Amino acid sequence: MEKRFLEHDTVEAARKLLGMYLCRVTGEGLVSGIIVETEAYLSNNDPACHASRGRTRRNATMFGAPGIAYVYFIYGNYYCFNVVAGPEGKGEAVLVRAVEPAGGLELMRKRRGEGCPDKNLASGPGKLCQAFAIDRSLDGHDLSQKPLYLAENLARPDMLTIQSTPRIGISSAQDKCLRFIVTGNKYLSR
DNA sequence: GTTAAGATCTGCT
DNA sequence: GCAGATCTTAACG
Repeated sequence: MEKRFLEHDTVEAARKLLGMYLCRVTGEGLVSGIIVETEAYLSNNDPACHASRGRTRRNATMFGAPGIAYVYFIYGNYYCFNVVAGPEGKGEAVLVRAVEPAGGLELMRKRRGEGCPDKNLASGPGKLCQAFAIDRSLDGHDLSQKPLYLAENLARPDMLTIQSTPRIGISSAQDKCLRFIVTGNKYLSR
């Protein structure tokens, strides 16, 4: 993966991540999906961002190099997966909220529960991490390498229609349109 | 040491 | 459509 596009600007990174492949390799096999929903979290004037009140133990990873993973635990049950972006040391990241399942569907169903409809396999931050077996052992991992990596996708022109909306699940800064989605895709979280 | 709140999901009404 | 589960993190004493 060419990751220079990540360090220039976090909002631009959030838009460009749409349509890319996210791939995960474990002993059980390979799963992959196409990113269809992201949110940008900025350091300047963005109270919803974990890094807005300075560097802490939890968010230290956000201040690392662009292109690594920031994984954290929320609500006692679920993980959220972010891609660190912006200049190193600034504390910005892109939350990946949903992917369109592409490969390893059976393995995803096994992790999410038998009988889980395809559109619910990874349509939300917590579900995505379950389907991809992402946990805090991957916090700080370089996303250009196995066992978790991003890859270009040049074959999906329908992924180019991008829409921005207010972010979801936060209680502050709801006026900012920093959520980016592939318009009309069936696998969005909502 | 204690406490309140959170970038969510599932199940039940 | 809405409330509950569940525990880590960070702020405060």
